[in-house]
Amino acid sequence: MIQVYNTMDGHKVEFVPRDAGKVSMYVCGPTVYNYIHLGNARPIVVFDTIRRYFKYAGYDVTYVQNFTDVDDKIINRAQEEQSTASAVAEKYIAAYFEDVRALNVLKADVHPRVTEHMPQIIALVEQLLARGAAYEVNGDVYFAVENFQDYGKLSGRDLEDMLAGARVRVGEQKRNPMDFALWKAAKPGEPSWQSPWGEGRPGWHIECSVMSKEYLGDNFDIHGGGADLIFPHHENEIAQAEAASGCTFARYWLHNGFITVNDEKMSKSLGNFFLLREILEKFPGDVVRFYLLNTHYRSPIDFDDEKLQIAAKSLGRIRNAYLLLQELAEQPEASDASADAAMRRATETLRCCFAEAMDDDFNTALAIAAIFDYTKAINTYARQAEAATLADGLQLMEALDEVIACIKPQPAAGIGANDEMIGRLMDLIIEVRQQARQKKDWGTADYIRDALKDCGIALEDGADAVRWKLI
RNA sequence: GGCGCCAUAGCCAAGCGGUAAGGCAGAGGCCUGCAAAGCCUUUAUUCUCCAGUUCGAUUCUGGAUGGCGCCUCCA
Repeated sequence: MIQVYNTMDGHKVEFVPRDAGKVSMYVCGPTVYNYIHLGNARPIVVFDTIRRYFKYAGYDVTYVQNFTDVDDKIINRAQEEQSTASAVAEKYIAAYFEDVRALNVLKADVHPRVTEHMPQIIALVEQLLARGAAYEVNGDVYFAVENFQDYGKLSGRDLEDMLAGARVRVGEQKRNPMDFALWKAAKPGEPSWQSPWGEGRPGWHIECSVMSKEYLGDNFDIHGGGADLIFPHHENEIAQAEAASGCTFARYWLHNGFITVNDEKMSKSLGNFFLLREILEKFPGDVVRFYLLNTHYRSPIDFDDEKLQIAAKSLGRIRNAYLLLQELAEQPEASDASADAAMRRATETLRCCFAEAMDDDFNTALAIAAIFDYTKAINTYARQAEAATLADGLQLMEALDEVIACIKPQPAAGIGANDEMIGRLMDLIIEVRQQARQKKDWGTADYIRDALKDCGIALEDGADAVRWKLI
């Protein structure tokens, strides 16, 4: 049984999908007016991992993540870059895929864009008008929050409280200060679309209500995003969708915590953000992914370089064990009944603990701890385990890495094609060095090892064999 | 002002009613030509503080203190 923390309930609940065996997920994607920063990367990695775990658990997953490609910020950016809104959007969508690929994030089944769903958006606005849930003023259309009884149910606030302390700019046209735009009349020079209310463009929230329904239907399973989207974005999505359909919009609302810098939220307005691509210049993507998954998705994570260095080192420990397991699975060394049994037990323990941890609201930190326990078992017992046991273990590790997606080393750029050649050269170098070692010519042996290290290759003189790996 | 979250070893971080996982760093040992990797031992009588409930609380309740977030675009 999978339990998820549902923001709507404020506690963990059993996850029961709308359709048995299937999971429908919608995750709010970026507004594409800039490169993404680390804070933006967290939900992408977190929900990618959740999606992957559902697959691991045997569900058939449909995963949708949108791009907001029409928005004030994009329009402003287009002016700054002396470009057009759609060119800006294209540019940053391409950059998004580049950045996120480094983090081993799978593509969504659908990446819908706002600009490609205008007819559906207009239809929903018309429906809301027809139902009296919205009203039109001079080409703008607003959602009337007072007419929606459940307004505030996700964020746990009521209209009166919000109005009391609201820093709401006085919207001359709005009947209630909390009303929000479904459709905005076009200003000169802005991208716009023809509608029953004249030229204009959609408000921010309407797109997600429309596109989730388009690809997942009403009452889909999981809606995810950063905790800062709870209000007003998700609250407003619910209001629009439910006022129109009359049924529950999303069944479970999952929200990730923030990345902080010196305990303050990383955000554009504070200027304390780090672009993902800057970080990726210093650390590999799998290390960044591992760092993000080492903390439960709802807790805050404080960012600094040292934490990534620690993550790199920790991940290295897991990876070493994985590589050893892989090597032994191909070529078992010896067999000892009790070691083999211990190894077998460790594999089953990992299988259980991993699932148990992930079933409990995707506790990746605990799941990773189980993998650390397993690395110890590999290092201790794998050399005396039988081929079948090792194959089982390796198969499990690979299956788990389909979920956390950071253990298997990324093929180093440029090496892949010449794997065999490099392997032969390394055999040669190691052979020469071994000859030096036999003659106790430590100077030459150490020189070769140091020189290789400078090339990014580490040598380890094991009792049985010399191993090399890229660092 | 309203709503909410968090406080666990030097650092990071799980656990959330039954007597403190895991990682990093540190100390000692084994292995090694030296390294590296790895293994073993060790590092919180205690979970911010004060009350309460309980046979028993880090875990539940109330309060205090400290930190953070949302209420405006934000992942």
